[in-house]
Amino acid sequence: MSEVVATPTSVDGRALSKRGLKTRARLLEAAEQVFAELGYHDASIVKITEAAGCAQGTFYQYFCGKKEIFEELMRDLNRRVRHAMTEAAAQGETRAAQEQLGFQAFFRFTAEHRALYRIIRQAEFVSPEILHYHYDKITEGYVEGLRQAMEHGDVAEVDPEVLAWALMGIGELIGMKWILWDGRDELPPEVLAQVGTLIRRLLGAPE
Amino acid sequence: MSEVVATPTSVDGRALSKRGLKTRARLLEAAEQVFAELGYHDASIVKITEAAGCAQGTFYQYFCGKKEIFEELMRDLNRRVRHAMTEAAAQGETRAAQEQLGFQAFFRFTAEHRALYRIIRQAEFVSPEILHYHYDKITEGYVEGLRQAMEHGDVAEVDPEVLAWALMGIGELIGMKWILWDGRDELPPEVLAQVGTLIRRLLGAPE
Amino acid sequence: MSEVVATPTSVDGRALSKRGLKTRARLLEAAEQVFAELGYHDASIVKITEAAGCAQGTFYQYFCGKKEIFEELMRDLNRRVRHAMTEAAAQGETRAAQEQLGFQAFFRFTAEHRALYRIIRQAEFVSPEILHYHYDKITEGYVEGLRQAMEHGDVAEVDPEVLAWALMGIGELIGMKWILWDGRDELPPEVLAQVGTLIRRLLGAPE
Amino acid sequence: MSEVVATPTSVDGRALSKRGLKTRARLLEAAEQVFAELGYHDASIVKITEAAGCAQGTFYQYFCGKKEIFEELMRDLNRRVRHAMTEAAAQGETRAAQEQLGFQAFFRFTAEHRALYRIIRQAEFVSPEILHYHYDKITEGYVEGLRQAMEHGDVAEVDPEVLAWALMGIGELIGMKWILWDGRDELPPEVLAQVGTLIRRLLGAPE
DNA sequence: GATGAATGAGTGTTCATTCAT
DNA sequence: GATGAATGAACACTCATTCAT
Repeated sequence: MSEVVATPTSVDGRALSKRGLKTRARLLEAAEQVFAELGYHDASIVKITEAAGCAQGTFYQYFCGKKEIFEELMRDLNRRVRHAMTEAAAQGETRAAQEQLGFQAFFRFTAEHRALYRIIRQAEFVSPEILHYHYDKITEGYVEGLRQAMEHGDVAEVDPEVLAWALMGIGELIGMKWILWDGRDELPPEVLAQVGTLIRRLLGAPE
Repeated sequence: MSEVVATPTSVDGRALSKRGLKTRARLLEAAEQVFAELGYHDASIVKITEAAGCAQGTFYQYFCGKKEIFEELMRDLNRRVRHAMTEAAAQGETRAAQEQLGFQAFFRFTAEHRALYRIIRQAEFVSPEILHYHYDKITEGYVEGLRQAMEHGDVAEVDPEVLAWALMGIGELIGMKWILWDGRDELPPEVLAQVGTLIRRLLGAPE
Repeated sequence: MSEVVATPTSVDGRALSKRGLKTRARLLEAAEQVFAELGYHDASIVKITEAAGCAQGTFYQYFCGKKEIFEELMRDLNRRVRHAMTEAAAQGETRAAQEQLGFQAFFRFTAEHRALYRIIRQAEFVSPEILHYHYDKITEGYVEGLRQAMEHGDVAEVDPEVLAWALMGIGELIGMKWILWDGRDELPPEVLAQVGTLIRRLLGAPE
Repeated sequence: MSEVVATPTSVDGRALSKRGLKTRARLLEAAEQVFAELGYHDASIVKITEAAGCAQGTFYQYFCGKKEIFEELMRDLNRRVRHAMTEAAAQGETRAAQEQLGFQAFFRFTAEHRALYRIIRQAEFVSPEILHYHYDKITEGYVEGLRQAMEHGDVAEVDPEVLAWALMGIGELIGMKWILWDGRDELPPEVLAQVGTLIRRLLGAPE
């Protein structure tokens, strides 16, 4: 689960021992679970530390507070979802194929890390900065790829930023409905196929 | 602001006097403001009643609790946003034009009622039922229109439900970025034009 | 005990009902007891509310927090000790006699309101403002009286401010040793007599 | 700063190495600074150990707890202030002159070791024993000197104990106002002169 | 119909202290 | 001798809700 986590090695400038590193990681994992299950506000520090198997005080050795672990977790999940998407997209040949694979990876990640999904929608009032960071980071990756594809004629001309946000919106709501609400691990094949069609249309690629 | 609110005339079976009706409406309006500004969790009953100019106890004469006024407000806003969209769409001639006008109406409503936007994203852990209700109600309207348009050949074949959710996703994220985050009252014209292009592509209509 | 308390009639601008007024007074009295017994830091809100016979939440209806009730209490005690001192001093004929009576009143107040004594010594790090306020207010009263007495030749010339602080210092430590530490209700007569001698000497009055 | 510190050479029966001795001394010095700046309650062990440049655990190798280092520090400062006062007083010829010099030394010490001042006023609820110890030790020294002076006719008859406490009270409040509150290093000369006058009056010496 | 005082469970957070390394 | 991770009881404070008036 935490393969791609970039583990920091210090807190407040103090170096972290191996044991400390492990505890911190346990807290972060616990936070993911608890936030995903209960949302930001109902996730209390007690619940997180209980899930992590440590005392409340321990939490504050590694994080300044609830908001901080939330942001840390968001940054972590963001890094990982982008990693998963680029890895997957790299396998595609045409731009549309890449987009498709990226989407699939996104949906898979969504299924595995419901926290990302459920939490990001709460971030507005918790940490607007992290909310912006998340969406900006994801579109950023898109935009460059789309721009190049347009230059090569693989994607029909349109403002790449608007297109990127549109794609993300599609991914978000489709994922919400057919993965989260239905409690599935992946998109039903027929839905995936339809989404593929829509993406090809958006990119102006032949169906 | 509350033109389309369906005002109930009784609470717990008790009929409401004119004065009571007014108090209830004031509370609902206050709730919209306070929820929009602070989000669900930081909006306290005290703040709502203060904004409504009444005592805390009064609140419980009209609503069972915080969750209830939230749901009531959501239902209200949902009703109004759909009304605004269908009204606007009715002016269009082709399906794509209608879609466009519907979108514009949606964006306008978003700008005027930020509460809808900011709150809906919090609803996941407050009232999943109302969250589903909101999105389902909106897509419902879409789906039927899209199905008919496809039969008439105005819209290229694709599962109308998937298409409806995709459209909604686009609207949500584009609105979030260019209306809410930028604090504008409407989409910048060039963005609106680009969105138009994308919608036409999705519907398989000529650009 | 609370004869001289100036009871405010509003909190945060809201008027206080009779019941509220009573609760607030109960809290203030409880705070005096608890602060006196345990000191500022070991006096918790729970302990104060328990002593006052109300719930924790009730406390915050009347005071913004622990520091605020502390300051309120200090101001209250300050007002009362000054009142007691001037009342008593008014009975004296010569300035030295007045000083003597004022001191006696001070010692009596100390015995009855150990809180004043024990708390003021903690105020340094809790609320420097109130610490200054307390000592300044008391010396203020002294200074004017001393200045006039000097003009009339009742008190030997010396900077009245320095003299006032010196008198207060004497009162504070003598009270601490022979009232608080000994757990008495008044100064032992022989000590009182000696203090009288010292004060007469300080004022330059005949022994 | 720590010239006069009587350094114990063992803890819990264990002998202390040179390194250990140094660590202990560093902790004591750090405690003085931190207590002076923040007061007893806001001074945390972490802050003390950070200031001393060692780990939290190290603290407990030398002191049983927070209260113990506080008492140790108080005893230390008490020893040093008395030493400073007797040294200074020894230079005076008449009793009044000695008293004056003692006072000056006291004020100087106060300015240099604000900790003593600020802490002693907190000791009531931290360690009453040490509070008594401090004042008792200081008066003890006074009383004997005053008694002898009275026998020689240098000081007018009065209970020496009451006089001693009165002198201490004067020193405490005058020092608080004109040294601590004003942030000065010594008493303003005119105040010092006035205090001299008052002391001479108290002792019954010619002005 | 309206009030607002009272409630108490719950929150995030702190910190003196312990102990395995 | 020194470390610093872990602890957990305690704290000040918040807020949705109740109910007597």
